[in-house]
Amino acid sequence: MTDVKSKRLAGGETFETADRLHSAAIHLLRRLRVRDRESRVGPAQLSALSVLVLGGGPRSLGELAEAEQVRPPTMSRIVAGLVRAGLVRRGKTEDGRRVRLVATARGSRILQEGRRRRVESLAHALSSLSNEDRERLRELIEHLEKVIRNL
Amino acid sequence: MTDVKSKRLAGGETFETADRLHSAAIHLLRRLRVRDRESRVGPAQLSALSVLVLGGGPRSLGELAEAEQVRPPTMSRIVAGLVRAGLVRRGKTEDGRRVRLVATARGSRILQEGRRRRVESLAHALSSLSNEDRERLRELIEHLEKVIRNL
DNA sequence: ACAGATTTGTTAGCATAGCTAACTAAATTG
DNA sequence: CAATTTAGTTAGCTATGCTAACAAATCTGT
Repeated sequence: MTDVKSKRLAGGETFETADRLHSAAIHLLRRLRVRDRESRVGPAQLSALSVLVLGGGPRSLGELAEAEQVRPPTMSRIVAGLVRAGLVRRGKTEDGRRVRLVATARGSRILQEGRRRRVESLAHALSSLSNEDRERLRELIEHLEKVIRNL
Repeated sequence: MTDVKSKRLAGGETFETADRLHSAAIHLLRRLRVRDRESRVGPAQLSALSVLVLGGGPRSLGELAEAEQVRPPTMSRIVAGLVRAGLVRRGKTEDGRRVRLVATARGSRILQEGRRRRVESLAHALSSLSNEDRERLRELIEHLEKVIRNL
């Protein structure tokens, strides 16, 4: 596996793997997106809310913007929508410039429900695999998570 | 693997697998999205263009809307943008109501370049895995494609 | 043949979500 | 305490999603 030919082959295969992975991710989310519309909360709001609910508690607007890979003005408006909808509360901090964003009880509930719906669709699709395939899939998702951290 | 306890366990694990898969897909695309901004073509336009370029040739607006899981008025405007940018051409068909949407040479080139950029980022991340892990990931993707067809 | 129904796509109008530029307010620094 | 830096908001642009209402072409039944 160290001679030139193997490396060239591996590179080409890696490119193809990357291409298929990218395409699979797009199609996966496109299908799951449908279930999200039931919650009446936009996708960016839902994703930001999930950081507050599942991502380990309250944070500032800037931290949230960074977590969501979005500019501060964009996050400012997303948060404004979440606050308007009663899903997030703005709290004070020692530093008067910062805000402390916290999910409300209703925000938590709505997020968990949406998450359940999405994941149920996917779990249903997964159930069509054999137990063996599902087991392998589970192992391999760990590899995927490693890859994503390297992106 | 057929007694009640195993089934319950498997269900819970499947839910968790689905959850992690969903989260992985979100984060994967969020990172790759950055590279797409270089092309100056919006994400919906890029995705629609990819159907025309990679998805086996020209189609009608309705077919494109269905492929992209979007309503016709939405696709109508996405196509208008692509035509304005010179990436897609509207052709006639026997049925006077339908349009035949074809990617232009420039549209094809722009799409392929963007695809190369995205996939290169991902391939680079994949290259940090061992050969064995990469091989297993390749297998995972086949399972994943099967799952997505079942969604 | 042709009146009505169906199919295909567009237009209008609304909300969300992305960006940059320019601003305000608070904290830090020299 | 004046100047700078940091955190967030506001304003204004584009793109993308939706539904409702429309126009044009085709199909259908008599």
